Amino acid sequence: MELLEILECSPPLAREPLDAERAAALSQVFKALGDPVRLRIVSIVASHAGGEVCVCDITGAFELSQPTISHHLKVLKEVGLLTSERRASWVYYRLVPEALGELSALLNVPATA
Amino acid sequence: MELLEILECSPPLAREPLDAERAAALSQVFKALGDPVRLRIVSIVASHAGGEVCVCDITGAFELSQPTISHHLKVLKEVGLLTSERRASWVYYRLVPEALGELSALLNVPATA
DNA sequence: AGAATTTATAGAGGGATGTCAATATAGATA
DNA sequence: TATCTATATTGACATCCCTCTATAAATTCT
Repeated sequence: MELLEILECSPPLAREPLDAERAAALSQVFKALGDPVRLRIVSIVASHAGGEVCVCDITGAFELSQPTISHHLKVLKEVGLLTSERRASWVYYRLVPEALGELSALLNVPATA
Repeated sequence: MELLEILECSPPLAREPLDAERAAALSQVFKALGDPVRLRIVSIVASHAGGEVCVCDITGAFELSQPTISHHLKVLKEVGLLTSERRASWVYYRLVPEALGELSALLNVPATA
């Protein structure tokens, strides 16, 4: 089952206790965001005008080796936060806005009236 | 600086690229949520009527040793997602709703018009 | 085809992390 | 004070993870 599907059918954390199965799946997404480099990559991609960013631009934003960035991109792609597309020599990464949106909804806490 | 303060003064990920300093701080919170047991603990506490949960109730929800649960509670407390209060023999944990709320806001993506 | 460029994969090393058993601490009760 | 219960801390161990170098794969350009 795709992680995005699990996200879509998971009530907010504050609604009812998360079952073990969903927790196992959802924690993977948070774990992916639980690294400073990956969090910045997501932010770079998410905030970029046009919606897509070339790997070379991402690599240039860090003082890390190219394979390390490639590894982080793979992790983010595997949990469904990013997608990639190759065009000519370059690979472009895009945010999956629904994934981030569903995560946001998952964390949403009803206003303390 | 408290993590909650950093959360409060961080624009959404999709607004502008997150700087390295904030990313380092914020990734800690996501890392804390990046474990299935901790995610369930947060959900248990967040969804519990009355807003607080005794450690004994949390321990009873898992087939893990008491020290392991204690360790996870400590992690969640250190990143500012939970607080605790001792009353008599028992320790009660509460959600810090602002923390979860700010996290939710951080991930919020403007609707793709 | 050969060379150069861009990105991904493989493998290794060192540090972080989840778990447990054992023990300590705090509070209640006898 | 002694003892019992609830929770936290310590220390150990196995596993996971971030990073690197080396190399492969895909694409473009001579």
